Amino acid sequence: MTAQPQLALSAQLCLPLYAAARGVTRRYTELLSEVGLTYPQYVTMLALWDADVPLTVGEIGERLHLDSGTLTPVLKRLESAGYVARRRDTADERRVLVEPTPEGERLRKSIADVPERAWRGTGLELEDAKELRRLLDQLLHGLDASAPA
Amino acid sequence: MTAQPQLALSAQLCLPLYAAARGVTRRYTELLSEVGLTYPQYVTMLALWDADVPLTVGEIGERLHLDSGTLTPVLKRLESAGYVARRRDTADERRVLVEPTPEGERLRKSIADVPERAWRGTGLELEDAKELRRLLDQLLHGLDASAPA
DNA sequence: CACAACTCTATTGTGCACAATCTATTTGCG
DNA sequence: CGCAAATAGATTGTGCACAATAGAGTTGTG
Repeated sequence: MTAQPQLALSAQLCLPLYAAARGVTRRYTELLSEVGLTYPQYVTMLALWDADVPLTVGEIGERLHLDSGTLTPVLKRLESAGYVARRRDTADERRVLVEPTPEGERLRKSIADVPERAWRGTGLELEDAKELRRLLDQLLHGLDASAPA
Repeated sequence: MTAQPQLALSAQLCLPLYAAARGVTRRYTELLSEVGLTYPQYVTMLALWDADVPLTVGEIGERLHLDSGTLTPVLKRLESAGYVARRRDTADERRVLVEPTPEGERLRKSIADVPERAWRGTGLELEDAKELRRLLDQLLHGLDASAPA
């Protein structure tokens, strides 16, 4: 379109990314509604399940790229639902340690098939998924590296 | 991890997609704050600028994959800011036609460099951007095709 | 030990997303 | 024509995202 072809394409990359992320989130949300979880609540549980040790709010935020303003209410709802336990770190009272409850561990098994069900029918082959993941990781790395913070 | 390698990978594709979309949105938002626009307001303007004719709320929603519950308040804020005009379609009073005002057209030129500035520094080369766009379009198509609606 | 700077989480306020519902309007069909 | 079904948009309610700020707690330095 101009002497800078990257401009036109980049202008149109943000929209598919935005729409695809919401589309995938919507699909997960539908499946997760069976157990009363929202998508952000689900990915928070994923972070805790993966860790196998209690995480601070900040550590969860690093893994999900979310800040405390988002996580605090999410964690409170997960606590009300009985899926996580929160307690102040006695070694540093500024920190709050979060871990799954036994009920949270049971939840893990009961919704283990959600990812497979969510991606089924999207027509995304394994090789394409790998390539997509590679490009997204590269983009995330680039965003972090050039972030003002 | 199991006999179904796609499961493990798919489980980990939703998170980079989710984080990358928010990261890109955040970067656009920083640049757009100079003119007082949010990212959803910006993509709504993009849809109207691209169309060159008045669009109904539903037509904007098709292009952005957003519904009226999201678009109505966005359009009202854009109207308050003086960037778009809304009017009922006299041929079908159920419909609302939306188009940029002259000030909205001036805005187009004043923020034309935002996409280039947003993507600068992400380290995403043109070929990777093209491939990413192809995969996202494929995913979006797959999501639409297998959606319950 | 005092205390300023720093760190971590929580709170507040604005603006999306989206499901569910409502209202006004239009369109079919008998 | 008469009216049920369909359609378009707006409204309502819940739950994120995130910037800005607050406030409790910790640490480094003299």
